Amino acid sequence: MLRQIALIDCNSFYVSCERLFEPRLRSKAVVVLSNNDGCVVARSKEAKRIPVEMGVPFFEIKDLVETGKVIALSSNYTLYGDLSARVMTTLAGFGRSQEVYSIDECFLDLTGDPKPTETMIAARCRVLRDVGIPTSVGIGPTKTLAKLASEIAKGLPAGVFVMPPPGPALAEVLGKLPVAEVWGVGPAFQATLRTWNIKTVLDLARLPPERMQRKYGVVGERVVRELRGEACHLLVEGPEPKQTITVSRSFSRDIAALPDLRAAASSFAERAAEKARSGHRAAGAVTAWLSANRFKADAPDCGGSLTHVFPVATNSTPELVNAVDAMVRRLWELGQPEGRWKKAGVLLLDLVDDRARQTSLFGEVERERAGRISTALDEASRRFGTTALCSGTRLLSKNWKPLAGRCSPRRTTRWNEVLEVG
DNA sequence: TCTGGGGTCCTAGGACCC
DNA sequence: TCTGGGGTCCTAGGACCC
Repeated sequence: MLRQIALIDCNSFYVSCERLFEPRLRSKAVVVLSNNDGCVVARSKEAKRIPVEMGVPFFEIKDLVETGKVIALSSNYTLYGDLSARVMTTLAGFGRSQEVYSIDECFLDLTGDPKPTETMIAARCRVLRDVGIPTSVGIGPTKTLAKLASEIAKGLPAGVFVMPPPGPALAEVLGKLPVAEVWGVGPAFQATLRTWNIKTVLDLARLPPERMQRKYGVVGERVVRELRGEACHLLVEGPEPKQTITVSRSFSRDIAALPDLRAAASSFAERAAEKARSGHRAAGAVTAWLSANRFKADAPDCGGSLTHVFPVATNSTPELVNAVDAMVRRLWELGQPEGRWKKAGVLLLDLVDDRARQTSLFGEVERERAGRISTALDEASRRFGTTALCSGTRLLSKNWKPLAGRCSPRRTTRWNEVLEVG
């Protein structure tokens, strides 16, 4: 049976959310800004037409805002998350299975549906009526083709586009699309394809998969195969357990004062602990990092990180906050006297299921790991008076001593040599 | 002056063991 | 002092996504 995958994409999602509560925003050029109102993260179609590009810093469009040509809004992620959940729930019943791919997109499996177009027109109408969010729907035999179809759908009155089955009709559609539209083809990929004189999606689909495999491995190969209608990416139902959890922010200005850094880092650690607990995850290690303003010519890529390994995986707020706080104080010292920080973050890694941990805590594996790690921690603190571990690989600004060696959280044997340098 | 945040997957090659 | 290869695990970093 021919696979039929639909990709439902909310149009200008953040802008559409804001428009629900502010009718004056309808038919206007509207953008939503990132944290600290730093740059543009969503644009209405009127704003795209001007054009306002995705990701441009706010100061570059300030004139447009001041002259009333564009309305700029701060973001409200709580609202967007709530509306997203309603959209996804509404759509779930229209396919035999659903993969929520991002805050504003999901895939539905329509295989076996005799009238997929009608089904999706009904789905869009329901989302618009019940939640108030406009959507576009693309349908195709693979995820990659469905995504391309949804781009075409944005320009159609019905808001639904079905990719033709492989053959001349499909070739005609793909021949009109630039290769940059393809899911998985980013800037680096595009640069190579240009040198191969690959311009349209059709050009790419006609490349021998083996050639892509040699240059880009399985990732590139899958892109080509999916364009030919061969499914390489299956639907993933239900949220997969997280591999890492990040909480990070840019500051509105550079921060040099330790109390400010500690306050920020503690709140990141608290939030990370909450995220971990809500997903039933526990961290085997936590990294804290600081970085300087990457746009300043005198301090490119300057920053550092420390990683702390827990004897037993944890998601307790005090444990995470304490570990992060100790590392931030140390990072601040390492950055003295000129350290000025624009961004900081906390990363939970080595995540495990915290319900399984409860039962395996007394199991052999966990006990062996706990014993091994605590021995190494004891040794480290005896010799160096600290248990914070250096893993910074970019402590390279002119006033900082580069850190030699690396630390891998699982490799207890190497910790000591890293600590000696740090 | 002002430039987001949160993820995933893949690979080369090092580390380690036998 | 000189000598080997296979298998597996692990990490950093690149590339991409929204």
